[in-house]
Amino acid sequence: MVELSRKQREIERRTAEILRVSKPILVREGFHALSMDRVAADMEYAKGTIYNHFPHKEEIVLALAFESMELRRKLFEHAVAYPRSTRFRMMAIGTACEFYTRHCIEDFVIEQWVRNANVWDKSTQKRQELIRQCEASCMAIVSSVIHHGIAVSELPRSDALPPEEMVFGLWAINFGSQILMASSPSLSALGVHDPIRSIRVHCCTLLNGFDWAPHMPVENYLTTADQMNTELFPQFHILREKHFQMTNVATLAST
Amino acid sequence: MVELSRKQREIERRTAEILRVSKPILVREGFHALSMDRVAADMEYAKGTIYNHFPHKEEIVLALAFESMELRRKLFEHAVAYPRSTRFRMMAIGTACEFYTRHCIEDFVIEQWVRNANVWDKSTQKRQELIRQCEASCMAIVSSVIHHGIAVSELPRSDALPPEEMVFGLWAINFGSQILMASSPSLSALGVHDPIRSIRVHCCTLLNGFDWAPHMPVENYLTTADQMNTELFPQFHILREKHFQMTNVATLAST
DNA sequence: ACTTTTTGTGACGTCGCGTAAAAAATTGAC
DNA sequence: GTCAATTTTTTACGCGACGTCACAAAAAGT
Repeated sequence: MVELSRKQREIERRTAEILRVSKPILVREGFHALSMDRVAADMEYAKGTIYNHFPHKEEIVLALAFESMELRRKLFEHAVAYPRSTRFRMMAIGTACEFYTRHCIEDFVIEQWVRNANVWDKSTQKRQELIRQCEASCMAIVSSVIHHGIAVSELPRSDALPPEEMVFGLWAINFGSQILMASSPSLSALGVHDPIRSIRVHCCTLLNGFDWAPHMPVENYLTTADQMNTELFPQFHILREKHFQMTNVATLAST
Repeated sequence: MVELSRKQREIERRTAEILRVSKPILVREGFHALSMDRVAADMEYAKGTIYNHFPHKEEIVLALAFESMELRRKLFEHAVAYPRSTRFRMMAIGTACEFYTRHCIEDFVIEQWVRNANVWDKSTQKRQELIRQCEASCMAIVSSVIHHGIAVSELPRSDALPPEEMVFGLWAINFGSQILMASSPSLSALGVHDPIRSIRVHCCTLLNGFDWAPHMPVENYLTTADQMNTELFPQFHILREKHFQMTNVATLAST
């Protein structure tokens, strides 16, 4: 049994190693550059061995995406623990999103692969299930804040919009903006010069539109968001160092 | 000269034919299924001939994407000509977006390929330029409505948010929602049951938040949007027939 | 009719995928 | 410690797609 477990650990160690090797290839050289032969060569194993861990490279990609989504979930958990009223906690989640795209940009890019139909359809059910659960967790975190807001009457229950659809709106605006920022080669050529600020303004407008107390003028919201940023993620300069990223954020989230 | 032009026309006819053949493959069987060999076989030409028209399949994909973006632009042009006040014209553009994703879903899917870094980076500068221009045109159409709204004092000029960044917000919310709808396997499992309605509600909330007159309660907005839909796109049932899609919409847009 | 130029063809080399048989290593029994 | 059974790893292969290039066919020009 001890033997089995040791072997098991050895296998998992190598699985992690495969992901460690694959991540920079995927991020820096793209999907096409990530080949099983390449990974095998980099790790100095035969290709067949890699296939013992992952049935195809799509599975590697989704495994990486899952890790990135888990990181996001941890950031959300960290944010939602912000000890202020519900509206501020919702803002804190927005701050976490900002942090994620700014300082975990590699993860943000990788995360998008789950939306690629080719990759998704090819992957195993088990992996799909894990990813769905993680997404559901993130959703649950955000909507719990809304439900709480309603419960304490800081946010009126709306007939027009159930709580989950409020999340959807905030999600869409953050997600949509960030995808546009990442993929539109020339946002500023289109006259959009400060998209991050825009996201904040739009989120504020939505939250005010939902009548979520305390009502905040945009200016107020923006400065509060800045404060919140440094308060929630004081070590962001450390987190920039790629090597420390996962461990530090994990620590951050668990405290 | 006449000869040259005839030859030229012949070449362009075949280029169009390549796109015509490629489109259903890309839409229904995915990027991987679209191969130069396959296209050549389907058209009963040699592969080399296809390579005379497109240097690689990525270029075919972006050519298709450009066509789809042009369709969107035409819809926007059609919408923006709606003869009512600026706020309603902005709503009309939202209606055009709804129409596009509902009834031109193939184009919507294809359009997303321009955001794929691998495809984008591989394509020719000329094609990239065309696509950028089309995107800029769409942007210009939308922001012209905003500028007009400001000019006639239906919309206050905001210090917090330049017109183009207002467009960005509306763009992000529509785009983000639609991508989430298209790619999230289980939105309703997450509690989001009527995302299209949600988009409308959020757009209404934003427009109200911008103080764009006339201020509209959500209920009002929703019914108005329904009316606008049938008014702007009365032939939508015809447009469903894929074959008539391009021509009819083109007609629609030019009248 | 004959040359020149343009256009089309398909075989070829390369690369990545995924597999399956052979080789090596590990385990467990004696 | 040896040897058979089992598991793991390697290696070699078939396949399909890419993009090219030398050659063939057709068109244009004279």
